[in-house]
Formats: sequence, structure tokens, C-alpha cells
Amino acid sequence: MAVDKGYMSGSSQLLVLSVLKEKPCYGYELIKTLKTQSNNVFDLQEGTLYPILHKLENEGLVISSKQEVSGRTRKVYSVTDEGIKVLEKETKEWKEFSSAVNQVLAFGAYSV
Amino acid sequence: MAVDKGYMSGSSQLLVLSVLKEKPCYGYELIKTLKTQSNNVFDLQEGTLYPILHKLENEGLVISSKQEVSGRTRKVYSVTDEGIKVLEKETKEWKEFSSAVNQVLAFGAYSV
DNA sequence: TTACATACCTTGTTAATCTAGGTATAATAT
DNA sequence: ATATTATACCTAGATTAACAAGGTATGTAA
Repeated sequence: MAVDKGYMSGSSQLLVLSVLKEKPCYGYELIKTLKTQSNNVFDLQEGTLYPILHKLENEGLVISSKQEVSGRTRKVYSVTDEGIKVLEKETKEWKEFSSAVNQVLAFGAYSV
Repeated sequence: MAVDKGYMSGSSQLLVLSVLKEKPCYGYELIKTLKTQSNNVFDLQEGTLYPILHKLENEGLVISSKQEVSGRTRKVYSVTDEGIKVLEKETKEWKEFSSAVNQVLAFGAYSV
């Protein structure tokens, strides 16, 4: 992770949903996609991602289907309608949160 | 807290340093200042703030001095030079992190 | 005199991430 | 041939940050 791990807390699920909304993919692939799309800032660990995917599937926010590709099994995840709703809600919350942080930082003078 | 508590992780220390840099204050006051400056988005709990202040003081990033005001004791904190450095570093990290999140969200289409 | 605001503190719980393992196959390098 | 690396999935335990819920004590307002 290029950024302090603390910042990741809470946003991982949002990032996962966002990547899957753009393009359904399997776990191993998702980690690389997230790394690419963030210019190497995010390097989600497998031990973080897989539990998130399982939780999301449990809650009905994503669904998975197995694929056999050259002898290896992949579980391809995609976002459900319910997942889209949650993604929209969390995106809104993220914007509110990040705006608030930037506003406080602006008071402190190391602003935009 | 107006935002999901998960988002707070990692940014509380940054926010505390930023508020104290703008104006030295005591714990109870800091919570209200943070609430005001963030338009009621942040409502840091005492159980969160006081341990942060103690940790920051332990690390030499802030210093405190006692004040007696109408019978009540206040511990007023201010940022040290070392604290300013850490604040600058963490501000940079925050900007890198939040930019990366926004970039990933932009791929997913619920963008700016 | 009761309640609320001020002002500090700590203990225990919860939740998210990471570390560090494990299993197994395919491709590449030696 | 064989060792290593990349792919692809998984889980258990440790760490950490924030919170909930308590405690202590004084001043002020109902």
C-alpha cells in the first residue's frame, strides 16, 4: 500500500464495488485493476479482499459465477441492483467525508 | 458522526493536528471546533480524542499546559515543530489517498 | 436540589486491515 | 528434469483505531 493503511479503513468496500460495477472480475484480477486504476496507490491484500467479497456476496450486493480458464478456477463477481444502490450511497458518503476533511485542512492552512 | 465511522480511521490524528495548528485548544474545545469547521460532519468522541492527544504528546508532536478557568482545569495543547512536519506529511498522504479514491470512482462512473 | 454543561480520564468491545500461512495448477527459467 | 514464479483461491490470528459506556469533579441554570 502506497498510503498509510489507516486511510484504507472503510473505503475498501466502496472501491471494490466501484471496480466491479465498471467491469465484473475475479479477485486476483480485481487487485491488479485497483492497483492500475489508482496509479499504484492501492495494493489491496488478498487477506483483505476475499473476506470483503464473501461478505458482499452474503449481503446480496454482488453475485459470483465460476469459470474454468486453462485449468484454473476463477470466481467472477458482478454487482447486483442492490449493490448499485449501496455503491451510490457510499459514494455520496465518501464525498461528504472527504469534503469535510478538506475543509478542516483548509482552516489549518495547508489547503488546496 | 455524520459519516460512517469506518471512514474516520486514520484521519482523526490528521484532523486533530490541523485544528491545533490553526489554534491551540483543549480537548473539550477541540471536539466542538472540529464539529463546527466540518459543518457537523465530524463529532469526535472523547474516548477517541483523549487517547489521541496523549499519544501525540508522548511522541512529541504536541505539548500541553494546564490552565485554571473558573474552577475547572483545562489542558491546552499546541503543535510542536515536529508536529508541523508530521502534519505536512500526513496532509500530503491524505491528498494522495483521496485523489486515488476519486480516480477509481471516476472509472466506475459515479464520478465528479 | 436536580439536571445539564463543562472538562478530564480509562476499560472493554467492535470492526477493518494485514500478516502469514495453506492448497493447487500453469508457465517460465535453470 | 526441476526449481521458481505467477496465477487463483482460501482462512486464522494479530494489530489497530474508533467507539460505547462507564467514572470523577466543578459550575451553572431550572
